[in-house]
Amino acid sequence: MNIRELAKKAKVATATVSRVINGTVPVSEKVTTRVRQAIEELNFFPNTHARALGSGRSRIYGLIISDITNPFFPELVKSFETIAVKHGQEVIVANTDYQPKRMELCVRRMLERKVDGVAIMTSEMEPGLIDMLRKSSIPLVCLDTAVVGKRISNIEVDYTGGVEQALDHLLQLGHRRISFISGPMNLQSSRTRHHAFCQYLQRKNIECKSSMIAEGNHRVDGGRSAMSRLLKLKLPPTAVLTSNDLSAIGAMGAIHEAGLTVPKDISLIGFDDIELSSFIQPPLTTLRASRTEIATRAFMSLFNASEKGEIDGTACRIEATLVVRESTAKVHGSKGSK
Amino acid sequence: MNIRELAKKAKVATATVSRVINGTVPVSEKVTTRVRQAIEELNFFPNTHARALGSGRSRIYGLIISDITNPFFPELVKSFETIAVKHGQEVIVANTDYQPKRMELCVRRMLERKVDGVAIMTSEMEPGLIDMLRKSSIPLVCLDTAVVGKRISNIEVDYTGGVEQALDHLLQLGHRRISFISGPMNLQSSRTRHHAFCQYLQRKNIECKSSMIAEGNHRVDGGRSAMSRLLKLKLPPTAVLTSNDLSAIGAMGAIHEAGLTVPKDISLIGFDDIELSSFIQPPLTTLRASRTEIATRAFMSLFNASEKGEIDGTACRIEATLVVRESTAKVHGSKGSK
DNA sequence: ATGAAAGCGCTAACAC
DNA sequence: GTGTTAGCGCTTTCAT
Repeated sequence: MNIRELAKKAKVATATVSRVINGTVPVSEKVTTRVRQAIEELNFFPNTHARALGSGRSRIYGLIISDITNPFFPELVKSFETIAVKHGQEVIVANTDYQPKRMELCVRRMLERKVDGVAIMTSEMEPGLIDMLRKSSIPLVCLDTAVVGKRISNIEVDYTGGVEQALDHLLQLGHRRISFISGPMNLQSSRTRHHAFCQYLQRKNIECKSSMIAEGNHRVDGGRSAMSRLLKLKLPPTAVLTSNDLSAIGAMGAIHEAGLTVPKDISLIGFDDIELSSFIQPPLTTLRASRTEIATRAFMSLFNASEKGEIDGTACRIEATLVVRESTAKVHGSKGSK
Repeated sequence: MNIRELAKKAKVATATVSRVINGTVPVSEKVTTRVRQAIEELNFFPNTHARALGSGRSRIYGLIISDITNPFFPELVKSFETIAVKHGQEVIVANTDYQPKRMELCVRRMLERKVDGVAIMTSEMEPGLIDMLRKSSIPLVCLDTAVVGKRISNIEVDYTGGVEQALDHLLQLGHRRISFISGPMNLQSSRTRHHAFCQYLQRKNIECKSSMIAEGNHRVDGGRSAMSRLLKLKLPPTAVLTSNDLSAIGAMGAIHEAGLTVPKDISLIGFDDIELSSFIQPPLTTLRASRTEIATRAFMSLFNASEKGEIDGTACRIEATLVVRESTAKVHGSKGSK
């Protein structure tokens, strides 16, 4: 079944069928209905590969993420897909799995599929790979990592503002010995959050000892072992801020394991507000940056570039807001301290 | 950049380039290296749309799921994608979002992309839509829902065996008043689990009152409200089996809200073993069917059909195993009962 | 082993 | 408003 057979059946030229399907040029009502009817009867579906080849546009966007099993991503992917389909675009999702080999493969796949744009929603992408994409003049949008330019946009999550809210909250609760469990320090986004943490403490004249910082890996196990290390300190923290929720959940496990309680003994704040965070015991206080908004912004910047011919990339900032639940409380033992 | 320019650069015919890339026919070593070098230098990526058009095979599989934000799916998707990429195939993921409109759209997208096969990993697909796919002779594989036939395979999770293990465990712990929180009863897979539950209780000569069955929706809120209803019973259950983990987590919330404790007052068993289940307090006892295995089997049955020309579909069964954690314990108040 | 050329199913430019 | 036709970039006969 192809457009030629269909054209024959509807007694029109193939071009006319194409016009009816795409609505590019007005077609008389009589012909239109005849074509539509033929489409119905023959159960015709236009071949997107031929379409892509003929038009030079694939109507596919690539969405590169680290790992779909990281709970941060599913909602992002879903929102992106929903808005894409609404705009008649397809989405190819590619997981880098944090592996350089896979990243290269991801980029290659995008290039081969001749995607109309790529949203790089992982911070671990090699600059060299991004350059490959840019050389092909493919519109790009990055999360936190890009410098805006021709056909490249950036979405920036306001970590600094988020960290400030979190720390204000803890300071108000009387905490002064506050730890930070970071992500892998080779990631830009991890360093940003870490930096914001230290900066703000210093601004408040609170010492920010390096012993109070523990490196995690943005996963549960890393949060757990980072917290274990912090608990071994002579003067362990009374509150802990983590670089993401998964780390916080791991930290919570370590705290419980040590026979301590959240938030009675130690207050805990996460980052991301993954769905799970509201279900654990106690529900986690955390910072949220709307993933739906990130997805929408990412999509729109690609759409504007590939469909509306917008050349200049845009920068946009997504606010982070503190969601207070039950993992934070007033500092314990005010009596005990000197 | 296209194959013609490349051929000119390497001083060969386009067909030869194609041969080198695909390895379809032996090419002399001299020519091969010349072509490879040209590919390197020109940074050439074959256009998959042209490839699909020329060869009639898209090298894409469709993967239809209900909702990527349902924690059951990410691991399945990831495993499927990993094995697909390993075999040189691409994957298009489509969420039905439980909406008939979206399901139809999903199927249409698959048809338009001329996918080489579709894995339907949601039980809510309309038979009519499956027929559309079948009419196009596209290899199919379903989860629990299909009758095996030409180009259609089925993967069956052994719910019955799983439910038996779960109930044996509860019976051993002394429970006799056991409830079931089902999924939406319009789903085949929900009914299967429900049926297995009743059957097994009857076999053990334990009454299975309909008041002890509550319908959920496979999500947290449904589990919560189903449990609330069960708690209002004159004689509430001492143990509850749920149709999936999300329901169990909701149920756990309702139990805590009622001032009761899991597992002291009520034992709870889930189904799926989503990652989250091991992190909540208390860690959930649950039934696991390997999602990696499901994905691998699904992929292989499509691959065998589309690449090896296997016409007959296959049936396979995935075992469910009980993972005992801390949400189940001996029945309380053996003293209290008559 | 390699080249020449005819499609694959569509879009778009051009004619009328 | 509609038809004709030349590509789009590959794969795949068919020659040689």
